[in-house]
Amino acid sequence: MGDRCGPVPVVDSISPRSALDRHFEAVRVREALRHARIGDERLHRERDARRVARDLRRDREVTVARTGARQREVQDRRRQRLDQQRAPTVHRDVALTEPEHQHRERSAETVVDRQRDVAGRARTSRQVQRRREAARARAARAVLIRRAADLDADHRVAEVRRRARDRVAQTRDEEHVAAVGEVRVVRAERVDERVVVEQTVAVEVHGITFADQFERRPVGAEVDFTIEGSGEPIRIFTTRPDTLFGVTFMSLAASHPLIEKIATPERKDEVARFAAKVKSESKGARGPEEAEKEGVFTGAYCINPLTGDRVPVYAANFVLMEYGTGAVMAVPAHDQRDFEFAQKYGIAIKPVIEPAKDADAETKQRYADFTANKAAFTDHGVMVNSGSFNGLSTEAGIKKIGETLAAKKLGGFVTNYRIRDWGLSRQRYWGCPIPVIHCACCGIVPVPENQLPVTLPEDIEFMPTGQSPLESHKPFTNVACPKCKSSARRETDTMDTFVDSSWYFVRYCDAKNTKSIADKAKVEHWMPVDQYIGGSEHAILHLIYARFINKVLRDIGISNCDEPFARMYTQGMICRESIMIPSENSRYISHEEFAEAQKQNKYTDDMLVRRVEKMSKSAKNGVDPTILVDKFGADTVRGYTLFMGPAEAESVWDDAGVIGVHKFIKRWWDAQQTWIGRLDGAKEGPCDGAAKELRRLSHLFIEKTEREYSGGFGFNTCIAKAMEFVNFLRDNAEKFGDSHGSRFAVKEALETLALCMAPITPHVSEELWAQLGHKTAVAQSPWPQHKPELTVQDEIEIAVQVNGKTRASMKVSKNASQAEMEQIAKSDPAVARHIEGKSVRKVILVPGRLLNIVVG
RNA sequence: GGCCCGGUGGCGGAAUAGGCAGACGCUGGGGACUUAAAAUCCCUUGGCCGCAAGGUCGUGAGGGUUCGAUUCCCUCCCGGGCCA
Repeated sequence: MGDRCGPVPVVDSISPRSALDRHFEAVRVREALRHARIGDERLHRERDARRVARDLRRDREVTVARTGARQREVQDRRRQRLDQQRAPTVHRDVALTEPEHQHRERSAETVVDRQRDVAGRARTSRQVQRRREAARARAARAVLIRRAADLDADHRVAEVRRRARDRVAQTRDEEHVAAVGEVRVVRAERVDERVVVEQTVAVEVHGITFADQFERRPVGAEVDFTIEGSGEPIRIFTTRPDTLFGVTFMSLAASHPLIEKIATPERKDEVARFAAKVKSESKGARGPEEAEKEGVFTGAYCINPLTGDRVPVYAANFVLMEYGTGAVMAVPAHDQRDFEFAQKYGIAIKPVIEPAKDADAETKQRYADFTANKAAFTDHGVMVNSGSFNGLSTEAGIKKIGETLAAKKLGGFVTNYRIRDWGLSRQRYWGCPIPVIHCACCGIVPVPENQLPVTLPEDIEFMPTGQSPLESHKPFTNVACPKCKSSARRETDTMDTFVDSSWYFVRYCDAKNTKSIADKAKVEHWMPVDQYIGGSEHAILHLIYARFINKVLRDIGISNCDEPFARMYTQGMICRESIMIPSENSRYISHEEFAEAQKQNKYTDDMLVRRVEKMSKSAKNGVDPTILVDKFGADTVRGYTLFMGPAEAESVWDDAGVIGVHKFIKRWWDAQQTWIGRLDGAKEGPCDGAAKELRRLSHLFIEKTEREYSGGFGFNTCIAKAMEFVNFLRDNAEKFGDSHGSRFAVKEALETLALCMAPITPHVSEELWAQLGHKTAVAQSPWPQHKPELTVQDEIEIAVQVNGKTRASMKVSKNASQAEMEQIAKSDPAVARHIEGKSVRKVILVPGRLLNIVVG
């Protein structure tokens, strides 16, 4: 859609860097979003990726042999750590574990992708849990408080209240739940590019917030140091402002632009050499964490704004320009990295934190280690050597110092947001053109606003050149430079489709608008989107981008909301066994290929590695939906994917399991066929026995599906209920009778199934619905009305327990008194046997459920 | 190291205001129909004892609260995550 939808409002935030790999530039993004500092998660990712890549190379024994005892020692340590990480996993987790052989086949970047997946899954399950817990706790608290009022014994009241408190304390998301409030349920359809809201109902709120996706790290302060002499400010970020008095040096990233400026003449060469060295090393596999901490003194000093202390400025290899501000205040006494660095270069170590008086033995031991010069003391404690802040606890000190800095305008508390790095460009035709022009004289020039949008040419030839087809389209690529008018070349890379999908929901609010992206009033009306659904990859990538771009849109006055999506749901991934052959260059083999090979018994089990992992092309463990659709029909396949397990959990594909859903659909179909032609003239009227029960099931089913479709997401149990429903319909066909009322009950049941199952089995539903004589499609029919009065039973089954153990069950009228029920229960031989010769101490009745006779 | 989450049959999974654990489906076993196969249908399928009726154990382990615990509390084991 991108090329037809008007200018993309990100020109300011995107700055092309190279033909292959353009990223959001962290700095400019920060400019665009002054209110919310965008940090960078890349550090973690790169470090992890490098570590994995390095470990792999070592496994392959292609690492250049290291010499020297120290290096061997380091290597051994790493190996031990790696072995620990590879501790055996149970099969359920196999999919989450990066298999060794795959390590070898994958680039570091792919490994990062997998790590993202794992993180995504974890988040998903965490959210599901939180959501469940939150809803539960809320309900529980209300009920418990109500119950407490009914209990007379004081100690009972106290106990119940304590339990209620416990529950609430466990559920920290309580506030989130309250904050989300009422949620609209919509059936959104893409009709003429408008989002149509069909119904609005209040549903139980499941507290979902986006805090997990868009991580905030609010604990921290920024402090401005200044370079002595030039007065150049260096801004640093720290999570431990309480250690500000312990700063004895400053570390800058080797690639920090200031380094060159501030280095004293006699040290310039050394600093430049060091910067070059760090640069070449970071291109290799050595990560900052693993590398020996190294640095050089720049000759310059900077001033601690709070103490006025003069501290030396170092260039160091463990500080990354891409992370934070590229500068770190070094507190060797209380940071392990700084400690090692200070020891190596003989820099002063100034303790400013001591253990609190009531600190535990372990903390005191760690402090003893520190005083013995073995390690930094990183625990929280009490501030010392810190002027007027002496005696404050770490927590209080962090607050006080932050406030002091803010008051003196030397820094203050900050909230850092982190956004994932985004490789934006693609060498493909299908995507929004990147609106820039490359000019030999002027460099990269943005396409002027009045020439936007840049549209893709349609007379394009797709040839297997390995290049974007835009490259060979002369009218598109050959343009005049907007600045100097000399001949220039238009950018041929297009944007990642995530760009389009990061704001189309805003455009949908007002798709025909030719003046702007969307009219503010219409955006007000529709946004935010009520329900976001996506896989865990989407949750991690697209969601962050979309939310980020929404913030940009908000800042430029187009979007009205801080968060574009009110609720989110992540469906789980589908996994399946993969088969890999280590002896054949660790190649994967598809199940079909494998079956073929086994006709000649080519492989024995010990030649294969089988593993359950995410379905993917590379692992050749996918299932071809077209084959399954041909064999079973689309509804079966769709139904099975929903039946496998909770939709938000990842599930393992089981070929045999598909048949279950297929059989259900057939049974349903067959059940209806026996009634077609016999339902004419059916009218709502009295019915009893099986027919009455059938009506009860119909209305329970409406209620169940309505609840799950409106936010419960329990599609698997919907299908289970439908199966029970159909089984009942089939097994009792003879018992329904032939009255108008009975036949109405059957008709109602069949209609209910067709209507309520339509979201899961749309094709079969439409067909069966039409068979029942309906002229309008299911999709255009209203949702059935659930009648609670039909779901009550006259006779209910009550379990009879003796001392908490179920001994019998009895059918009683719903109006039966406790005395009546006791009477019936005690006459049951199984119950009588257990109470014989004993005295009944009390009888507990749980209405509608059970009767417990306590004897002793 | 600190914090958070999870652990239910052969399998996927149901069930929590504390109230009949194992819904529904798959697999396995037995049977019907069929020349045979497919398809379909019926019975059975947590462990142990028992011919049966029935009994007994059982939701990672142990303890607690309770008439009653898969559910709540404590300790531990295992797995996962986050933070440092």
